[in-house]
Amino acid sequence: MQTAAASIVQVALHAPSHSGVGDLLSYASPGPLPPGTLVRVPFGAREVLGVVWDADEATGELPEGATMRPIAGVLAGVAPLDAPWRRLVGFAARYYQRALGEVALAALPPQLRDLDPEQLARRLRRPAAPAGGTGQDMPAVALTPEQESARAQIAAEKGPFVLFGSTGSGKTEVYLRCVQEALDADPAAQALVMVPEINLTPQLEERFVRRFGPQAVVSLHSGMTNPQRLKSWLAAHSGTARIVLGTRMAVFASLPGLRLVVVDEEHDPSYKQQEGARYSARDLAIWRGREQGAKVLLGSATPSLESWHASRPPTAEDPEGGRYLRLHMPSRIGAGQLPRVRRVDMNQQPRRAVFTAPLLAAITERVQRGEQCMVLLNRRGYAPVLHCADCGWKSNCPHCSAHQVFHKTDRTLRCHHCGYTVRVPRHCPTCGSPDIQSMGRGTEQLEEQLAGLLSEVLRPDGAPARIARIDADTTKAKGALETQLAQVHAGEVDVLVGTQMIAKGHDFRRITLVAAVQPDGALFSSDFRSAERLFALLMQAGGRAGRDAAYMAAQGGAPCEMWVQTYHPQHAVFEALRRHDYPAFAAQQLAERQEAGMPPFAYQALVRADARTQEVAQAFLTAASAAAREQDLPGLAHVTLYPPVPLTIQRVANVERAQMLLESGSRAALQRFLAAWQPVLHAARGDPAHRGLVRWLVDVDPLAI
DNA sequence: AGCACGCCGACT
DNA sequence: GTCGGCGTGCTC
Repeated sequence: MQTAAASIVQVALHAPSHSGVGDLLSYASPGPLPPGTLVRVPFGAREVLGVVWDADEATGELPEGATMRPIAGVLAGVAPLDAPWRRLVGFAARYYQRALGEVALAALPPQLRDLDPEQLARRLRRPAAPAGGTGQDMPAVALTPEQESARAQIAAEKGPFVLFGSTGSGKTEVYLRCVQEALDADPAAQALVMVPEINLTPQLEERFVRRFGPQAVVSLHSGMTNPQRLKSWLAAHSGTARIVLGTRMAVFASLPGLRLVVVDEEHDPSYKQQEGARYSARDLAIWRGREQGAKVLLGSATPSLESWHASRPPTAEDPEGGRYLRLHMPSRIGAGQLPRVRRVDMNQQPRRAVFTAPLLAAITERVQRGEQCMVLLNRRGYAPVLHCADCGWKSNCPHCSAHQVFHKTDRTLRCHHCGYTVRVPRHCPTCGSPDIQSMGRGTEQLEEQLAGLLSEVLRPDGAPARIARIDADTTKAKGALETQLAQVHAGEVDVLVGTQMIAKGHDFRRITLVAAVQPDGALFSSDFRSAERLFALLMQAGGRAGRDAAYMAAQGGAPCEMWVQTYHPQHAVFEALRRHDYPAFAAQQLAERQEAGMPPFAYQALVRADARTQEVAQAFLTAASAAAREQDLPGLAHVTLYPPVPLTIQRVANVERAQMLLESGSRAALQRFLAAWQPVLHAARGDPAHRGLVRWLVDVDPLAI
């Protein structure tokens, strides 16, 4: 028997904005339900998870013909999501131009969607770990004067803070101390600490657990199983967990007691989600902190130019300064010196040299002394392309406008964009010539060449030099990265070859030489942020060297080195790198950006269209911008719409891709325009002229254009 | 997004 | 004759 509906509730559920369904749907409920309540509701033929939303945001009446159905049930035992969480989700959906329900449901642990109320109740009945219990409470180490000064300012000021600390300056200890103080101040307080990559969570977790005990700390990242994620999420939501460690997704964790957010390596591009709602976890952290009254601490040795600019100190011409407070920690702890930077001018070297003679000599010497070296090349595989010496055939991917990469280890040609894989041909597929050659080099080839070049080189113990490679290919298997890292730590490896994966965060104590063999590619790429990224990567990589001052001293104090092989040794990036002078580099880059009217002095959005043909993709974008001009949409006067262009990799998996850049000096104007434009884009999609359009998407504050 | 309904090729 | 391909269309 149906009871008469006593209440109507507005529910957010997972339906993307282009599905024609409004942001909130109305359901009948036997009684009123507070906003934030998790409910199961019938939706078409199925039953889905939804979140009761604030009624004042209701989109209005039901469209005629639609009948209101009753909710199927309430997820009892899970407290309603609080208002700050709902505001965060609402803001993210609006700002990044996505449906509210899509963002809300993506922010919840997946298992919450799959479990029915009984299963969930059973899960909740499992006794939760006792609250608080700061476990073994490792005594906090004494702070250096720099760390102490940072700590004191964070305690005294409102923030947000940019903790500008060189690699090895002890930023993590400052994080630990700030978390400690936040938690001590209030028994319900919680802290969120984010890192860019899953790989970096275990070592961070270990440190936090040692300090705060295992009950206080949970992790939240996509590498966890669904049950683990649910458990961590519930612990954070209920307040049992005082500290949440995680990757960008953790910014959406329900943290009712949030008092502090730490974003470590805040410049890292991984904080920007690259699919679905393309949010920046760093930017959302700032927003969330302000809304929820939590302090926000952004840490980096090479802050993003956005954060650097936002934290500029007041000057005579600029008495306001930035909105953030910048804190400096320039010294490396333990007096470990920053590496000396050696540039090898490739113009003076024999052509085609991969390892130039001076670099090879330096590596040899280090290995003979029992030290470790790290060689960086941002390209997986053996060679980026094969080609036929007779007819000019190249290993193009049949589905993408990209080359298939030669992987020698398993004798395959693999497209890194669509995954299409074939066996390496013995003869040219076009002319039959056996004379197939590889062009360029990847990490596999470096590993092989080094093995040859160092075959006569012996370690102090008389054993031959050992070379290892770490990249996405060698670490695919679960636990493979940990195993490989352990081998490096144990000193079983003398030279480590790898992609940028090895440059990030890992503490290799005995590495005394880091080499970037071919970094020039990033210098002249069309992306205006490439110099910034290269600088950050090289600084970070250089920071791997010589972290263990005691060990270094025992070795007789040979200075650590960072080697760069380049055809442009005078380039500003390398000049600044040589002096370890991030502020100078940032000042020069910011001057260029301001001159050119680029971020952080302007705000951008990209609209991308994917279609069967490039013409359709571009026509869709052209039509949408024409419609925007015709209708003179709000904000348009302050927004520049650039013409559509093909993406750098124009075709992927047989889909043609085009994009259009939008730029404005006013973030608000850009936002207003995008919001008004959304329905126009929807409408343009239905136009028969755009048959063949696969999808379109908006990327607000894109990282690469 | 799911999931239904709906109309055309190679198999028990 | 059916199983199944994925093209449109709907979901309070």
